[in-house]
Amino acid sequence: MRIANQWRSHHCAQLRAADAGKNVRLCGWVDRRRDHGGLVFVDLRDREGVSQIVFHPEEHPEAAEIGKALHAEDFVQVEGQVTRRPEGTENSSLATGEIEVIVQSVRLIGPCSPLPFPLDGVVENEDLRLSFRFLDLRRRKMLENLKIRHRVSGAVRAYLDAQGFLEVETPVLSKSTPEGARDFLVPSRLTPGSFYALPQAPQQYKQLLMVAGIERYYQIARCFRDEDLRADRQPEFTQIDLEASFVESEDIHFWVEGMLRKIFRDVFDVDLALPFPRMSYREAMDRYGSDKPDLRFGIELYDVGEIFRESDLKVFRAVLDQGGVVKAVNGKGLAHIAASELTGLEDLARSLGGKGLAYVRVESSGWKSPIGKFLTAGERDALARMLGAAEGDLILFAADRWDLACEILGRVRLRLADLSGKREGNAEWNFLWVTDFPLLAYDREESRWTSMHHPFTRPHSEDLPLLEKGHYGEIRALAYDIVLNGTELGGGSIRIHEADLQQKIFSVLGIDPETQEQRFGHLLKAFRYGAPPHGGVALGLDRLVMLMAGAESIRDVIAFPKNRHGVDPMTGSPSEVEPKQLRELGIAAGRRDR
RNA sequence: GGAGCCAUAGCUCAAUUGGUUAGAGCGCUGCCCUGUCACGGCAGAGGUUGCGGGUUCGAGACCCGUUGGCUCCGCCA
Repeated sequence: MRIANQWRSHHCAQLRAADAGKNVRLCGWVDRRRDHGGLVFVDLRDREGVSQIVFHPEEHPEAAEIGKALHAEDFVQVEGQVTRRPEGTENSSLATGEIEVIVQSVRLIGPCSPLPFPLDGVVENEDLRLSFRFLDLRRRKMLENLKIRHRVSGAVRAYLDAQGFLEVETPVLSKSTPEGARDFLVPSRLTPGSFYALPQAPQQYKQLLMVAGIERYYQIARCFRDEDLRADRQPEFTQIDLEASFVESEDIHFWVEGMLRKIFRDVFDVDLALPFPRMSYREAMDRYGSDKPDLRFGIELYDVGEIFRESDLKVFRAVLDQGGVVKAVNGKGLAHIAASELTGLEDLARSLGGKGLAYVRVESSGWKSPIGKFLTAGERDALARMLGAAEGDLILFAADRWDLACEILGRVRLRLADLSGKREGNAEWNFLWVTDFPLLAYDREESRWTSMHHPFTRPHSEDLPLLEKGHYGEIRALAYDIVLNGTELGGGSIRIHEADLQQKIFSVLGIDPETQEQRFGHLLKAFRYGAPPHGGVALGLDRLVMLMAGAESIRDVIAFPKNRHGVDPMTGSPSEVEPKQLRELGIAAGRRDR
């Protein structure tokens, strides 16, 4: 690596005892200054690390004068002689700890104003960090995160290249398809009144590349979705996107597993055990109440409906009689959690649309519960047996529609795991494939069927008759999600490659033939020109790097993210534009009423 | 759009049940200090307690409103 030039002869982590006696030139930021009145020590920092430089007032008074006045984060260039540190003053925790540079001359090239926040401590105010992102990124941890991200990208490219994938770029100025997330729109000046859309994903382009005979495509692709933000959601984010022809689900699993193994080997020197376990969507929901279960701990859900089939407990009986389910989960050793915690769990259940949350504290004196007096001895025994309940446990029940009961207890399960300390600090890398998702889900509010994954997902061949019969909710998709420690890293599917099947699915989704032609005509047309079977997957690069870096937000692994309101406090984007710009585009900007 | 929690110095946080002049650490300014590495010591500056109203003899604390922040729900094919 080329380092030496007119600015510096070495970087700040380079010098060792063997360099003693050399005259060197270093550039860097003042990481810390220790002023002893006479002697002044400065830790000089660059990207690579830190070197201690020393100002001696007697030998180099002019340099020492400047050294005394240095501040944190000043950018300086120093010239001096590498010297072994005096016996007993070496710093073993520093790579350059055996030596120091005796400064002969120093130039203050970039003085630094007083810092708006400390670079070596916790800062809660994230907008302040984002406003000074160029300072925030000087933090060691942030640099480390960007390095991890860089190495992950490198491993991805190396692996997929070796597997015969071609990196192909697809347009950022793309076409709006109202299905799915809200599009970001870009007005067209050359076609006034018309808009490009920024891609939510390169989905249709990569399928067209398969029709084009590329066979194996990948891209580290920027994607855009105009939805509300979260800790793990940004309006623009990055996917590792790939697609291949003449493949089955197993091929995609093989590549994703191989790619992740290479990533973890290259970045952490960790060997992941392959293949990753597989679990059907149905089983994941039944046992863990989530389509992205965290399997680093147990706390499984049980269907206790049979126990209450003839029960006097009306809240359970009514649900069962209407075809719902009663499910339960056992919080081992949590019988004595605070009442406020229990209330919090009930609030959680209600916020998800549930009616409430029944509970039993299993205590030495018996079962303490609002529903306790309705439980017969037989029901208690059966519950205790099924849930393995013992003194000190907390049993929680949800009685509702199957999907809602599962979801509620799935969320309760995570809270119970937190209360038991089973999630935080758990260093395991637990990967899981979730398979056999339903192809379609019924949207109760809009009274229509929607795609669980996306409309290009292929149904299981043996479930195709269900499509003809109109049993849409029972059709399984050739779709799969990859989950890491309870976070959905990505998902994919085998796609539809026949125009007629694709049209049929569109119709089920309520898109009439005319609209199909308008929005997806290019794809349907392509399918009539020798389309190969194909499938693929997309992984969220930001989320993967976030988990690998131990970060709490994908904002910590993106150099210049937006805040929760989609605003970049540093540049002030989004911003208003000149009237002239709008006139050229033929659009008028409305102002939100205050 | 909805719910809950929060708002005190540049940063991170204190401030008995409502009671005198709102404190500490870091940072900042000045002075002292020749082997530190989170150097140390002395002194100083820095606050309309987010904003507006109310209750009270008295409000950082209690009440109402408002603005902003955080978390969750909705949304994210």
